Amino acid sequence: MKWTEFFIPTSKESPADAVVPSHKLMIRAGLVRQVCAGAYSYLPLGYRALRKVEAIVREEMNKAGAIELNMPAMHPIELWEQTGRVEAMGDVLVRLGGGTGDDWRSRTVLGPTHEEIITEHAKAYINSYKQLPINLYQIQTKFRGEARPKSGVLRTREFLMKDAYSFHVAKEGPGGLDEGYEKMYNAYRTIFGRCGLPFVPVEADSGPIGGDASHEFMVPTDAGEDYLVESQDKTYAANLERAEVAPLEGSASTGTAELTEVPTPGLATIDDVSEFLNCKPRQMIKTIIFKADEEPLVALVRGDHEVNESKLRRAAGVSSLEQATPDLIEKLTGANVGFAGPVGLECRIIADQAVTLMQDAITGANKTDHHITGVNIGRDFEIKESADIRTAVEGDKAPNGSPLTFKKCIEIGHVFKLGTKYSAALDATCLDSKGKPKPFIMGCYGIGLNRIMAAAIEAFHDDKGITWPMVIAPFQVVICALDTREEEVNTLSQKIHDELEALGIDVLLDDRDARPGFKFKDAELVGFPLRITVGKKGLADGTIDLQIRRSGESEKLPPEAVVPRVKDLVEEAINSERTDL
RNA sequence: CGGGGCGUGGCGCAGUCUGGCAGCGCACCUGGUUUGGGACCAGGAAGUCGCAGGUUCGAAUCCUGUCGCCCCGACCA
Repeated sequence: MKWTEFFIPTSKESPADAVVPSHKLMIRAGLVRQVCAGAYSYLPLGYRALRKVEAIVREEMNKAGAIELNMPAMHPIELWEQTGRVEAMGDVLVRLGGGTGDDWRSRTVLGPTHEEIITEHAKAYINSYKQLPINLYQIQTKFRGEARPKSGVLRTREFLMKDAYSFHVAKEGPGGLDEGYEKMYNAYRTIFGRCGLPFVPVEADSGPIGGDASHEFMVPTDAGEDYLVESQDKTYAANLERAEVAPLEGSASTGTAELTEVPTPGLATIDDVSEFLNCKPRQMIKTIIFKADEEPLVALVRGDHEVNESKLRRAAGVSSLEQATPDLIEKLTGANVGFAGPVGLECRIIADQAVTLMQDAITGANKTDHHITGVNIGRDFEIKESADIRTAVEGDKAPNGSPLTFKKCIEIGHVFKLGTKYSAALDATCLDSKGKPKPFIMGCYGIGLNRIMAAAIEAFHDDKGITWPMVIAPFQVVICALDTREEEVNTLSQKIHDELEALGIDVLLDDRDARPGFKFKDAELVGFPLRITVGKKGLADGTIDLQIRRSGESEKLPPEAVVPRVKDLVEEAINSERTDL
């Protein structure tokens, strides 16, 4: 391919709107163009990279025994009503509008994911356990009504996703969900590893969609929105939403201070009260009231800690959990919001592990505009249930005692053990070996392809531009033909181009009539892993320049040595850049 | 949804406070010179100043409404 016959709109300046590196570089290198909030066109160069990611994903999914199909973006809302997800997804579910009443548009949604559709298909066609296990996948455009798209292609309303769904008749044993999950987990490692990404698999929170196990694949980068929590000894990694912490050191004991009620007029926050009473937030007990499965539930954490709702939900063994309304809080405590405390509260209370070590604490008095000091466990109130229900913070340790570190990261893949949530809701069953109908036991497995591409750029760029991994670079090699008016330069450039192309190497010939510096800057911005420079200056002493983008190393070679050397470097990079081996 | 910012040629911006010819840099077109690290000279094309209404002799500029985009937060199967 010749540059002058291709379409690469590079730009020296990045748009003011772009904040994260991948966004800036994707626009400057002419990979994408924004059409509206959360929707991007992939320009030819960007599309090439995306297609390469797609090819790797497809290849590894096929290798893992998954079978590709394609499902529509348009779904009948009825299926979503049956699984209760119209309400659960809320505004995230994109609905066609413009119709009136019950016309087809208002009964149609654009799929954010395909559990409902695939389960319907399984219900229709899979009648016997003998047809199981099976894993069906697609690579398809998804729509989600994200409230706030951001960071370029990292969070969009329309994106390309590989979604796979596995069906099983049992959890354990050959052909069971556990085995299918393991296969996908390993396929994901291979996929991200082949892409050269510095990925970390972590325990994830399976969230309100249910299911009993889940892992996310994270790539550390400041542009991310999630937090990766890792133990220093690298034996533990989890999403911040999920990360468990070891109990703090120390033993419980009762303090000596008298229980004293103090007026705290209008001071309803931890910060206000601690400042007013001249104490530290960590001396206070934060009392948060929830509505859990329609019952009130009180969570106690230290003033400098945050309640982690997913951990609390698991610890409490409830399925729904939401913050209580002011009405409920006032009814329960008899005080305005901000003055709740555990002393004298008649209700299920779960205390965080760290709270059990506190003494002479300060809490709300369950009386508007009052707090109490000198609160002690055992003497002033009982803790019947305690658990790890707070979000990990700097200084915490992993369950094995190794200190935790925190990194921002983006999620590029997610695997779930779904169980029977969808098959049960849609009454999708097959007959087991005893002839009894059983709901399918399911797993689902997603990869955001656009995010792989963006994550690669986040992970691999420098101040000059992108430094693509070899396997997803839109072109593996660029030939900068300097002095394009020299016949020898042109014929030799073209010859090298043709020979590389014949070897199956993706090569772009920069045949523009431009000055050398201009071409080099563009080549570095776009980030071709290898650059061949053919110019009359080099040819004068019979050499051609070959430069490696990432390392900046360059070598001078006689013309006939260039093609074999490039071939070697391409192969070497494909292997050495892998991160899963 | 709450808070903040911004809409002026393809891109980056000035001009808005204090109403009076719509400007600059990059990119683009023509001609010439130039060619191993984003060249130079000369000429040129390109803008309903987001949109609608209002005030005014006159609006990018003032007023009202509205739409869009970005950032922080909330939310995120």
